[in-house]
Amino acid sequence: MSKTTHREDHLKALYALGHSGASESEWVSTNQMASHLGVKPPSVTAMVHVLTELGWAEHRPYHGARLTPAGEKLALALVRKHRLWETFLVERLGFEWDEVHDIAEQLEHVDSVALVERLDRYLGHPDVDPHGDPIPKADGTFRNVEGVMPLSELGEFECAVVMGVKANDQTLSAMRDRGLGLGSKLTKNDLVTLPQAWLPQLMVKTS
Amino acid sequence: MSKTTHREDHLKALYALGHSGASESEWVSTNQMASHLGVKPPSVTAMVHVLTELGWAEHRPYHGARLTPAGEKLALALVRKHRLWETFLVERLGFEWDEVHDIAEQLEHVDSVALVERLDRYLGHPDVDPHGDPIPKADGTFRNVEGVMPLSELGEFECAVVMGVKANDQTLSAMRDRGLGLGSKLTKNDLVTLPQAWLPQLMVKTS
DNA sequence: ACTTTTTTTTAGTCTTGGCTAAAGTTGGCC
DNA sequence: GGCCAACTTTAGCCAAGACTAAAAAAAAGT
Repeated sequence: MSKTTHREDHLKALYALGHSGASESEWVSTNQMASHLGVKPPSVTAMVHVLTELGWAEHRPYHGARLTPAGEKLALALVRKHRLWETFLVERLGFEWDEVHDIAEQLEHVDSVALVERLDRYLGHPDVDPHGDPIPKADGTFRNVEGVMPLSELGEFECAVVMGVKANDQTLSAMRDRGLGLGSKLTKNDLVTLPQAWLPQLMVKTS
Repeated sequence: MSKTTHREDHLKALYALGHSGASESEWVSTNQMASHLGVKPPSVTAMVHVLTELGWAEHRPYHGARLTPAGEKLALALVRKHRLWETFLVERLGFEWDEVHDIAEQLEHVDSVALVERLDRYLGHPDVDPHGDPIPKADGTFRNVEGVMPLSELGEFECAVVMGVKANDQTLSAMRDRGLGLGSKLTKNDLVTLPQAWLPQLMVKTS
């Protein structure tokens, strides 16, 4: 991996872990980063120092790290590239949605603004990727996606449609084996028949 | 760049320089490699040793290096990826043919057999890229492209069509400014009006 | 044939990012 | 309040690939 790619991976981890629950960028611990990236904690500490030097992150020793506004902007650009490529792979090349993560992981590090913008246009400026996650616009803002929430928080409902899934490739694959995919319709009955662990992962919208 | 990317770049250089004139893989000097890759000679020597260890190249000290059959196979896979991506960038994303080299250079290092094969199918199994260079098939063979030769070797002719161009991005850009592109029609008159340096670079076919 | 020039290789250093082991902080528990 | 456990950082080392400077081999000139 290039110097740039390493930095980008750490930025993305900081973004992903810092936005899991809340809206604001939260402090992320060294251990979290390390296990997310598959490296040992000292390596993370070193890279966080580099990101701090570059003005992309701030670091409170023994407490954690978080993105600066500049770092967040870069992270959003990476998320944008990743999700656009995933969309391309599924919609145009016919991949299944559980096959594309690793490939998009590589494609997102290709450095060309023109490429991203042309790809976005080619795909018709999509708002969400094949997992239902929103695709940031070029300026880093998201288009609002109304009324989508985890199945586990839905409460009473008659019929819901799967808008997206927050799960790893293995789980995605298992879901597909059960006939579950983007656009699948669910009823109250599924709340008991589906694996309970999936309920918070399925992003749905009542219909 | 990753370890793999570095190795691939040297493989490609060995392929490109070793096949410039003749059919067989020729010995390539350390200096040639170094200037082609934008690196100093000692770095090339070191990498050639690595490629030799891997069984992808052979090295005669103070004489040069060349690909083994195994190395040639890998190099052809890279050429295939590069030219398929160039085709995608021009035909689908609407890039000009002189803008795509650097981007394809990055895309070609993405590692996924499935991706290449799906891209090939998506593009309709093209035989040549936007520069007119043949695209190797998955097994490393080329589809024959009949009757294409440099304009400088054409001799007597009435009308010729540009099938491809062997030039750097700057020259490609200059050609485009003169209205010259893939499919352009040429007459005897162009032999004197065009820059003489371009004649061996324009691959044409009489029509 | 011998010397000089060019090319190539070897030797040794730097940078980047990984690792392990040890030292330092923080925070919880008695 | 003090101690122990968990987490984080520092210190020191390794690998890969780049570089410069110096040595060795090949090529060229006289």
